[in-house]
Amino acid sequence: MTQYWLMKSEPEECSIDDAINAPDATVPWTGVRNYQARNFMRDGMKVGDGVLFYHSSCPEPGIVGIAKVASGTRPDPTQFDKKSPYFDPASKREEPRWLLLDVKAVKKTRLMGLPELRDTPELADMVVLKRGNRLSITPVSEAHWNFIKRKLVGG
DNA sequence: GCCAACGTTGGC
DNA sequence: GCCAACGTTGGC
Repeated sequence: MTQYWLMKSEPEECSIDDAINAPDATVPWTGVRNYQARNFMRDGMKVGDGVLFYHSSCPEPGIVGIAKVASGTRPDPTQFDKKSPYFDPASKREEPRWLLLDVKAVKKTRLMGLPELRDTPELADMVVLKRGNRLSITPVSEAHWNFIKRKLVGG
């Protein structure tokens, strides 16, 4: 069964344009350092699942594109890279703590910004809009997915 | 730069 | 297992 997700990315690190312009429009989703988000990748996300590509920590946070899950999980190499901001000295190669998967950008859309999301009654209970939410990966209901996709790409 | 909210760590 | 201290996220 296809499921749907919202994935936050800081555009300074990997924007929707970066993803679109990558080979095969596919990028490895590095840097997840939260167990709940990791577990979504490991246990919930399947190849072909729909992804809302979200820009965070930037002047105009919001949904900026449609993407999809393009691989299963594998160890995130940045956890072993001492020069990476994502280096985790506690993670062992024989027992990697952090995983990533590939995300393929399908379409860059207009910005559906956070204020617009908050102003849309149909989206009021989206996980990402919940007060205090900091998860970088959140599940999206099929109804929310369909609503947003219709708004952003029509049909 | 501020700060609310939340996760993680570590002493006990 | 509790919980205070600390660190991080992320919008503003």
